[in-house]
Amino acid sequence: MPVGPDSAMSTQPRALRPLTARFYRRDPRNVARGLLGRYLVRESKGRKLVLRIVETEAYLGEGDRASHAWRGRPTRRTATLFRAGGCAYVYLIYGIHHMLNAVAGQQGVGGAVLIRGGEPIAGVATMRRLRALSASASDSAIASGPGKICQALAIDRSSDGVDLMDGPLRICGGYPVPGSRVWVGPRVGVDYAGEAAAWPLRFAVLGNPNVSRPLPA
DNA sequence: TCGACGATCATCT
DNA sequence: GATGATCGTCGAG
Repeated sequence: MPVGPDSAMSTQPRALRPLTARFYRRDPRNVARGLLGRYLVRESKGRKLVLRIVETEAYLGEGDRASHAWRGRPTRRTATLFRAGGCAYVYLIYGIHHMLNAVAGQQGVGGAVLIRGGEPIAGVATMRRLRALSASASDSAIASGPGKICQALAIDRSSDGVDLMDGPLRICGGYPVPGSRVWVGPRVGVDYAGEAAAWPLRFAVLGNPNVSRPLPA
């Protein structure tokens, strides 16, 4: 078994190589910013589906009222959120939609990044079918929202806690987005969160049609 | 054990 | 712009 720089993994193109623990175990703000342009890869039933991440939100953990971890202690639902960065945190909202997060930061912190928007790269026909889209719907309707992403990639709570660095659901290098193309502003749907609602923790690729909601001026 | 509510979306008007 | 769908989770009692 080869090790080091010549290992089998490194023979893949960088864009298709999974991001490593070093990437995830940083401040969730840096992880959220750094995930833009990366490839979210889903392998299921022999299908390979790929989305390019174009919108994210950071959730900081304890003290961030919008975070499921704001109280600082894990519950049955949020246990995976307190693990070390690099695994998926998936939960159900409104009884209907699943949300996909990448756990970020060190173990016990409760940091995470919500994946909010994706640009279809591969497996488009399968994703359209999973989304039950009509033929007239544009490709930007496939994954322009966190609930849509999970539907398009067949992600549910059974993916909660899975390793994003190795396995059928992973995030790969892709092509990072330069700072001049990144929009930063307040998060969506967290008006209840007090002062945290205004924190600039939403990141998006400027001008990309796969963003979940228009970017405020 | 109960009640309130939500990191959304599609479908109306 | 407004509304209904739909249910797991969590804190209060």
